[in-house]
Amino acid sequence: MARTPTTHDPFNAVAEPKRRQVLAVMGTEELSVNEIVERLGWNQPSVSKHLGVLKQVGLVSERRVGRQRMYRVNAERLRPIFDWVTPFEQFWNERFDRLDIVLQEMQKKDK
Amino acid sequence: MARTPTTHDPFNAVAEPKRRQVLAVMGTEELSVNEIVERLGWNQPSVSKHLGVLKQVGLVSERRVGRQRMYRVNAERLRPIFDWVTPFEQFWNERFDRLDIVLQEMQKKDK
DNA sequence: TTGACATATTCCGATATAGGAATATAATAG
DNA sequence: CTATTATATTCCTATATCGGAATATGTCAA
Repeated sequence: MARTPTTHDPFNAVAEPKRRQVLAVMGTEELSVNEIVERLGWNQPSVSKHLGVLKQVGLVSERRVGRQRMYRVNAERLRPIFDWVTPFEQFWNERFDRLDIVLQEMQKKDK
Repeated sequence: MARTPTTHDPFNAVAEPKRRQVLAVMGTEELSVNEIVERLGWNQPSVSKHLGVLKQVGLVSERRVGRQRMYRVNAERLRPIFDWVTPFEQFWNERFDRLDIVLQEMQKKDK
């Protein structure tokens, strides 16, 4: 068996750094392929291929307008990643919680 | 060129569902390989290999105790994922913000 | 030292990339 | 209908997988 395909889910699609770049450069706007190509400075087939993967996992939506294809980020598909990673936040915030307690104790002693 | 290696960064390491399972089953505890094997019900080499990838990207730390190797989740390495995905949260919360406004308007009209 | 236990590593095969280059498809203008 | 513009697809190759099976390494106990 091989690696989980990039088109299998958002986790795999977004593992590729260039695909994260594509989403970043798109922001909240609806853009044509050429606009994305210009912003990234990559060649057109490369952009189209990455958009194809993102579309397959639902991370972008596509709308045809004349000979253009307008793409837009569908951020909700990132929610599984957000939901999965968020609980871990407490682990690196824990020390700050403890630091808060320490600081509170120090204040009490100062009084 | 090929796909970004799984050991390249946390994004790629965690794209594999089984690796997320490993982290989930480890929780906050320090566990030996066999304890993880028992919790997951997988064969030992498979677990060791996944732990190897997680260790290479720093997502788990390893400590040798006799013939055992104790592993612990290093959640801070997930922070790049958290930091990357968090800004997108506003996109799926936006509608709720608007919904709040709509609901506020409805309440005003009710008065 | 020998066996038993804990864990890692190697070898295998099927599969899926990502990028570059070339080309195909589709739609519009003239 | 032809040229042009916008975008997608195909073909290619080098490279990593993942899982299973077998085996190697390392450590303790008697």
